[in-house]
Amino acid sequence: MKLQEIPVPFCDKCALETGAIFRFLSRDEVDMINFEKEFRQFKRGEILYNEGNRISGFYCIHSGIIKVFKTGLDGKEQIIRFAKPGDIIAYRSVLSSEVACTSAKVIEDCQVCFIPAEILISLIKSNSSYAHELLKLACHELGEANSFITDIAQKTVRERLAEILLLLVHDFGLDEQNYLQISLTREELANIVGTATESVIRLLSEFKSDTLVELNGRKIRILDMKGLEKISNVFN
Amino acid sequence: MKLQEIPVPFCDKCALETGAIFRFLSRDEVDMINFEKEFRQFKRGEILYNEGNRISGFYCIHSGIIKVFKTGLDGKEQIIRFAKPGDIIAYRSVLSSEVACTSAKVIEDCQVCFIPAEILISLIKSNSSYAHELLKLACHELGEANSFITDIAQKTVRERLAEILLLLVHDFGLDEQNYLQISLTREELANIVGTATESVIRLLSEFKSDTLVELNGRKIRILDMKGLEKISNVFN
DNA sequence: CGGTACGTTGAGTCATATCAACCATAGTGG
DNA sequence: CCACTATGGTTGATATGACTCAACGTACCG
Repeated sequence: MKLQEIPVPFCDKCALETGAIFRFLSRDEVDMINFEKEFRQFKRGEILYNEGNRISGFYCIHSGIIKVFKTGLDGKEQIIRFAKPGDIIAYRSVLSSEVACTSAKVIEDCQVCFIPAEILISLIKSNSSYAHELLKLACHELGEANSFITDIAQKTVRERLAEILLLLVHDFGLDEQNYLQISLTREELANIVGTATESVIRLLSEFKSDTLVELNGRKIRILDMKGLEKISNVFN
Repeated sequence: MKLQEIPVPFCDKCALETGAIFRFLSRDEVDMINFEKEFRQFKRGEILYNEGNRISGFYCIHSGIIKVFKTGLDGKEQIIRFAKPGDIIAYRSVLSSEVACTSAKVIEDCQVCFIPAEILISLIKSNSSYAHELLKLACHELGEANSFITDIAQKTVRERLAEILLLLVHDFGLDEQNYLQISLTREELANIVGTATESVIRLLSEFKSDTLVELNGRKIRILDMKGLEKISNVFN
């Protein structure tokens, strides 16, 4: 199937299917977004926006996976989060009137809707439930960021890698054979955990020796969730 | 002066002086808060709330300093941020309808106003400028959290310590003799940087040898900002 | 078939954590 | 008033987790 044959998704359908933040909008508001938005498609490796860019709108992910990351001094990426269908990205910059503090790059070919900043601002003004929902979203992300800070500061790389694997299971799920439904390079894994690529490789093969996972290239099969939980030290 | 002699501060005055988030409220709204809020005082070491608590309102700091932190597995604190006059804390839990993901403890004796959650929620409904302002605040904090994640993941302890010192200068300022206007234990410093107490002590005395700082117990005198900037690798 | 990106492994190094001992200070209670 | 205790600060010795560097294997791609 060619990409260009895909019809532009309707937000109301999208909102219902994904339970996204649009579910509190009125019929008219959804129609307005449908009218104003721009449908875009990106392939693996493409950039949606870069750190430092002034952003004129935000993206709602319809399909695919995007990584959101910051670039450190020596050019090393730190992955902050992933965006998947139903998620929105770049809303932080739009709302705080700051330039983008992250970059966004496609991990799996994706279809997104680009919604102009003015729409977002006007919705906040006109629909307080929607504003509240956005606040919930931002505050929830803030809580996750705080947890992550504590983890990176206090846990070992081994513990964090186990935790990240479980987090990926939670966010992207497993297929019928228990393969993780997202495939990342070793370097990308390292850039989430906050370590060197070689360390991830070594630890993964340790996990393999301990029959916690099975490795087939980028495909990771999860064999022992309990074991990983034990290593990661999460009881929540 | 005894604490109990201090009059309850008025929010309108507070808002004007500190430029806090209340500046977008109407006369009536400020009056309502003044009527509904509860004035509280705490001494160093006291706890405002603990991780896991369900919180029934948020705090606006009138004077003093509060540390907001998470507790790791072995009981080690990770300080997330400090709250000073004009700042609000615990709003995250109130807005996201989640239990507190942090604890708050007094660093310097403080006076705070406790504002019931319903007030915050109703203001969001009735005053969209205020909602927008809260969104800006949350999104801004999110950006800072992201930066911090990248720092902890990529920088050395030495770089981070220098950076934290500069951040404290920025947030709390220096007195006429260039002494940092906040005094923390070595352990607290370590719990911001995300390292061991002993490491902070050793690095601080290195900084002292390099005439970047001067140490008088908990009082830290900043002698060479440029030098610290160089070490910390921040150009922003 | 060479090139490029990714994955893997080994060896050496270093920053940082850990453990232990010790000192200073202040508050407490008998 | 003094021993007692707790808390915080400092220093040294030692251990080690994790990074770096380097070499090499593998696979895909034009």
